[in-house]
Amino acid sequence: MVLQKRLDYGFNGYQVPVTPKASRSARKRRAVRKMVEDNAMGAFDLLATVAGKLLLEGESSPASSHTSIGKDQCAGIKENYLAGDKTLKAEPCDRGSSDRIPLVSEYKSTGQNLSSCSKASPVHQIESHSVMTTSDCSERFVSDMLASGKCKNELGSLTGKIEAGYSGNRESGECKLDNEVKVLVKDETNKSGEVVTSTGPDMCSFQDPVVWEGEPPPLLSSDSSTKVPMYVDHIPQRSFPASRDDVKLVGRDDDENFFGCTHPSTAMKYSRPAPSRIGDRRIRKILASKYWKVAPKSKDETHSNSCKWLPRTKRIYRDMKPNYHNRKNCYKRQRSQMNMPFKKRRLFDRSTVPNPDQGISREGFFDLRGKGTKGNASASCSKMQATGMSSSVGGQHSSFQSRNSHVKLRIKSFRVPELFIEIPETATVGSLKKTVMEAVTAVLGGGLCVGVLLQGKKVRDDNKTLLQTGISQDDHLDSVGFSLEPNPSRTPPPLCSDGSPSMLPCDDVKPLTRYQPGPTGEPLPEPHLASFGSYMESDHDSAPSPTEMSAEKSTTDSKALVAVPDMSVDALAVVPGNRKSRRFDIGQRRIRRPFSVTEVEALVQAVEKLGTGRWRDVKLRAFDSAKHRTYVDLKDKWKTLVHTARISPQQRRGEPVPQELLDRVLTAHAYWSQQQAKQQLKQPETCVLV
DNA sequence: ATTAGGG
DNA sequence: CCCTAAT
Repeated sequence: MVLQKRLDYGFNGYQVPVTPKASRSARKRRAVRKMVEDNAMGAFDLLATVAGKLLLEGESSPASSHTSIGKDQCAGIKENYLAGDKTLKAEPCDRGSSDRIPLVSEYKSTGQNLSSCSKASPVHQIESHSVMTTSDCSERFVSDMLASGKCKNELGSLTGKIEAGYSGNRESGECKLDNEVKVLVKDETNKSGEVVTSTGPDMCSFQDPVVWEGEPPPLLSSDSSTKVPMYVDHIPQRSFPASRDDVKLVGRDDDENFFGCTHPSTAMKYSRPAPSRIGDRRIRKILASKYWKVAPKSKDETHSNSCKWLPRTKRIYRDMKPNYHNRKNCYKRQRSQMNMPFKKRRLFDRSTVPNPDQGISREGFFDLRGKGTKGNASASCSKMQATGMSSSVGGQHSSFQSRNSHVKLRIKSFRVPELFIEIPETATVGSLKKTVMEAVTAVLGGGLCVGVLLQGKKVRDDNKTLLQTGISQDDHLDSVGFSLEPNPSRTPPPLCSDGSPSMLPCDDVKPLTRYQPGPTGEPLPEPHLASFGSYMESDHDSAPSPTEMSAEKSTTDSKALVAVPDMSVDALAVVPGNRKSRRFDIGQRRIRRPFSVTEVEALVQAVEKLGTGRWRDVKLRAFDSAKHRTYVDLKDKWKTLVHTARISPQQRRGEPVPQELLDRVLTAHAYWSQQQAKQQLKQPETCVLV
C-alpha cells in the first residue's frame, strides 16, 4: 500500500536556536551538535506537534524524531535568518481553502484578537500561560502549551475560539491569521529578555506575564504588536520601524552568541488590510487518521531493534526526554559540556534531561487542526505538488523608508512536500508513525537547501547582493520567495517531490520499505550509480549555495516577503551568500540508505579487485558518483556483507543479497585477508631492511 | 584525509 | 551508520 501525504507545517512562532559557526572541523561540528539539539528541541517540538500525528506518541520514541528535524529546520531558519534578515517568520501554509486553522495564532490587531476579547477564554489562558512560562525556553513553551492536561482540554475550546475569532475577522475583511515563527536572537549574557512585538491595544493579558528585567525596550510602544517576553537578553538599542506590523526580532549577529530560544508569540496583526497577499493560511491537517490507512502489525525492520544502526535520534530518544529546562541552566550546561568528551556528553544529556513531556497532550493540537481543517484533508491529500520542497513565503511587504540599506524578509511558511510511503498492511500504526517520521525527518533533517526566488526565477548567484538582484527593491518584494529544496546529498529519494514516477505506485509489496527509498532503488555501477550519484550530487559540506540546488518548479505559492529596511548595514555582509548551507548539516545524522543489490555488486567487484583496506580506491572506482557513499560506508558495508555471508539466510534481513554475491564476498574476504597476513609477515622485514 | 575497529 | 583512534 502506498500512502502519500503531503505535510504541511504551520508553526507558530519559535525562536530559532542558532549554533555557533560550524567549523570546518567535523569535530567541532559534532561539538555543537549537542548544543543544537538542545536548542532545537523546543522549536521542533512545537513544529512536530503542529505537524500532527507524526509524533511517535508514547511507545517508541516520541521526541526522537523531532529532534533531528528541529535541528535542521532551525538551521534552515537560521540560514534564512542570516541570509535575509533578522526577521524571518513562518506561517501556516495556505491551502487555498477558505478555512484557516491557526494553531496558536495571532490575531488581527483590529481589536479582534481573541485574547483581548475574552480574558477568561481558554485561549487567553493558554496564551498567558505560555507567555509566562516561556520565560525559559521555547521548549518550555511547548511543554506548557501542551503539557498540562488542562491545556489539553482547553485546546478544544481554543479551537472553537479561534475559529470564531477567525470568522469574525473574515467578515471584517481584513483579518488575517498569522502564525509566525519568530527568530530571536539572544544575547549570551542572558539577563533579561524580551522583545519585540506587537502590542495590541488590548494585550493586557500579555503584559502581566511579561517580566521586564531592566528597562523595557523602547520599541514596544509604537508597534501594534504583542509584547512578548523573550529570552533575549539584550535588545539592541535601535528601534524598529514603527509601522512594522510583524514582530521583529533583533539580536546580535555573532553566531557565537546567537543562542536563541524559540518562543511563540501571540501577536496581533496590524490593522492594515492586506488580505490578498496573505491568502489562506490554513494549516493542513496532516495525518488525519482518516486518510492514513493503518494496518495491523508486522514486525520487521520497522522496529529498528533489528537495526544495529539505529538512527541516532532513536537511540538517543529512547532514553532521552526533551529538555525543558530553563534557559539559563540550559546554557550553562551546554557550555560545560563543551569540555567533556562527546560520548560522555551524550550521556550527560540524557541523564540531566528533565522529563517534561509527561502529560503533554499533543492530541490537543492535532484535534485542533483536525477540526479546523474540516473536510479539506482529502482535497489537500490528493493535491499533488510537483514542486519538491516548495515553500511559501508570504505576506505583505511593507515599504518602509529604509533608513539604511537593509532588507527585512519575512517567511510566512514553508511547506513540506509529499512523502511517499509504502508500508505493508500488516504494519503497525506505530511502525507507520515511525516510518512517516523517518521520512519527514529525512527531509527536514538533512535534505534541505534554501533556494531564493525572485519573480519566480531562481536566484542562483549566491554572490550577488540583494541590491544587485533586486530583492531589496520595494516593487520586487512581492516576488521574492524562498524554497526548501532537497539537498541532494541528504535527501532521501522518496522525497523528491514529483520526481520519478517510479516511486509513486510501487505495487510490488516489499517487505516493508521504509519510505520507498529512491527510484525503487537501484543505484549501480555504470549507469545507475552514475545517475544516482549525480542526483545526490552536491554534498552538504560542499554544497555551496542553496540556490544552486535544482528546483524545477519555483514555488508558485511563494509570496512576498516583507522587506523592512533595517539599520544594521553590515548584517548582509556578514552573510555572504556562500557556503553556509553547511549549517544545515550540523549534527544531522545521515539518513539510512540500504545498499541495493546493485551497489553490493559493485562493491564486491571493486573489492575483489582492489582488496580490503583500500576503501578510498574502492570508493573512487565503484562509487565515485555516489556522493552519499563514503569510503567508510563502503568499508562498513563490506563488514556487514562478510557478516551476512556467514550467517544463515534466515537470519539475514533487508533486501536479500544473492547468494552468489555473498559467496564472492567470502572468497574475496578470505583472499585479501590472506594477502594482508602475508604483508604483515613481510612488513617487518622490509622495515628492517629499510 | 584514510584506515580500522568498536558500538 | 556513528565515533574514535591511529596513521
